Amino acid sequence: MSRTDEVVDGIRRMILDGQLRPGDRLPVEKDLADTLQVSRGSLREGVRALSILGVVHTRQGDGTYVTSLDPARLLSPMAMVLDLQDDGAMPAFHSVRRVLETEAAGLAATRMTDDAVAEARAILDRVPEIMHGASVDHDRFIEIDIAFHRVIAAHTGNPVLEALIESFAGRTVRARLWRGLHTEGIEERTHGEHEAIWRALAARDPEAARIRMASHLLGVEDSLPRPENLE
Amino acid sequence: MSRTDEVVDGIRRMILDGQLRPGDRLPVEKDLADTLQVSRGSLREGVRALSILGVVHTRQGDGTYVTSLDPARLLSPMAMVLDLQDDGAMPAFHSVRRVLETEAAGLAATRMTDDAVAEARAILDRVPEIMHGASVDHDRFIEIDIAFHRVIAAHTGNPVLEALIESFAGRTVRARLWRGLHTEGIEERTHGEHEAIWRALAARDPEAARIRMASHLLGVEDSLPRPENLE
DNA sequence: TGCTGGCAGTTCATCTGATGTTTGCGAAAG
DNA sequence: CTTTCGCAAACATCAGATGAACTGCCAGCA
Repeated sequence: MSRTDEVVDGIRRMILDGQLRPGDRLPVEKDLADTLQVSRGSLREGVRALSILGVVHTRQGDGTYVTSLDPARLLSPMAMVLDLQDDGAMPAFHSVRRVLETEAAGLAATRMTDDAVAEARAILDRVPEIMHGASVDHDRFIEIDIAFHRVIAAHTGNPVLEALIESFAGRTVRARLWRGLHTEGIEERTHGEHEAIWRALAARDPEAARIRMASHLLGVEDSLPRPENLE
Repeated sequence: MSRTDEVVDGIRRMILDGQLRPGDRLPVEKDLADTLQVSRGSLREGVRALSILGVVHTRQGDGTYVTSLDPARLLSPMAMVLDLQDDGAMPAFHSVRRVLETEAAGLAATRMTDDAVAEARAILDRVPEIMHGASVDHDRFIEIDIAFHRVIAAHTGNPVLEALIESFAGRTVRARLWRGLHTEGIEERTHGEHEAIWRALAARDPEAARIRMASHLLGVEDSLPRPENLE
C-alpha cells in the first residue's frame, strides 16, 4: 500500500471514527504529515485525491476542511468520470437512467409541492418562444430539458436518488446524448412528452407519471444510434 | 483552477480526444510535466487523483497506463466514499438500491443462463449447513447474501447497472446494513425470500422476480432502524 | 462609537533536486 | 534454449525553499 493510500485511508478512518466531523478543519499539513508518518508531498497527494472525491475541501491560506459529506457532493465526481465512457456503453447507461428517472417521477407525483408544479410549468412555458417555426435554439432547448428533469428529481424527497440522476443526466452527459439524436422533429416530440409528464405530476398521479416518464425515456433510447458491433 | 486540476483536466481531455486510449501508456512524469507546464509534484498529485478514481493505473518501475475505463472500474471508487455517509442517509440509500435491484431481478429473469440459475441455486444450498439450530454463522450468512444478489446483478446484461449495484450493496455497505438488523429470525425470513426470488428466476418470470425482489428489499427497509431526528 | 484600511502570521501551492525501490529487458553463462 | 545477473528506466518518497492567499487584529479616521 502506497504512502498516499495510507493518507487517504487514514483520513477516511479519522472521519469514520468521529475524530473528524463534517465542517471540521484538518490539522495543518506538517502536523498531519507527522501524524501519518509521511512527507508533506505524499500527504498532499492524498489530500488532493480526497478533495477531488469531494470528501475534503481546501482553501489556500486558510486550511483544509471536511465537507458536508452529503450524497450530492460525494456522487458528483462520478459525472466527470462517466463521460469517459465509450459511446458503446451509452445504451446500458441510459437504461439505468430510465429506471432512476421513472422512480423519481413516481415519487415526485406524490411529493411535489404546488410551487414545484408551478416551477415545472414555468420551465415548459419557455419552450414555445424558442421554437418559432423551423429554427430551434438547440442549446436552450437542452437547457430546458435538463431543468425539467432536474425539478422532478429535486422533489423526490430522496437526495441520493437526486444526486444519482444528476450524475447520469447532467450537462455533459446530456450534451453527448443529444449529439446523437438527429431525428426530425425530435424537439416537438420531446416537448409533447414533457407536457404529458407534467400533467401526470399536476394530477398527483404517480402511476401515470411513471408510465409517462418511462415511455419518454424509452423513446429516447429508440432514437439512440445503434452500436456498431453486434454480438 | 489549480495546477493539479489542470493536470486532471488535461489527461481527461487527452483521453476524450482519443490521444490516449485504454491500455495506453502515459508519457513519463517529466515529459508530461513539461507538456502540461507543471512541476513533477503537481503532475503527480493529478495523476494520483485519477489513479484513485480508477482512470489510470500506475506501476512503480514501469509506467502509468490508462485503465480499461469500463463502468465497473470507474464506479467502484464510489463505494469507498459512500460508506462515509451518515447513518441517517441509509433509508434514502436503500430505496435506491431497491429500485436498482428490482430492475436487475426483472432483467435477470429473462437473461440468466441455465448455468447462472444453477449457480444461484448452489449459493442458496449453502445456507442450511450454516443455520444449525439457534446459532447462525452471521458472517458467512452475509457472504451468501452478497453472493446471491451479485449473481443476479451479474446476469442483467447491463454492466452499468451491475456496477452501481455493487457500489450500493457491496461488502462494506452491506456489513453496516446488517449491523442495524437485530430482528429475531431475520436470517430465516431473508433466506425464505431469497428462495422465492430464485423460484421466479428459475421460472424465467420477470414480473414475479421484480415483485419478489421488491418485497424482499422493502422488508429489509422496514427492519431498518428509524432515524432519530424526525422533522 | 463604528467603520475602514493595512499589516503580520498562518497555511496552502508550487517548484526543485536528490535518493530509494521496483520493473523490464537484454546480455552473458550454463 | 533456458536461466541468471546486472543495468537502465520509471515511479515513490523525501526535504527544503519560495510564493500566494486568506484571517484576524489593530490603529486611524469619521
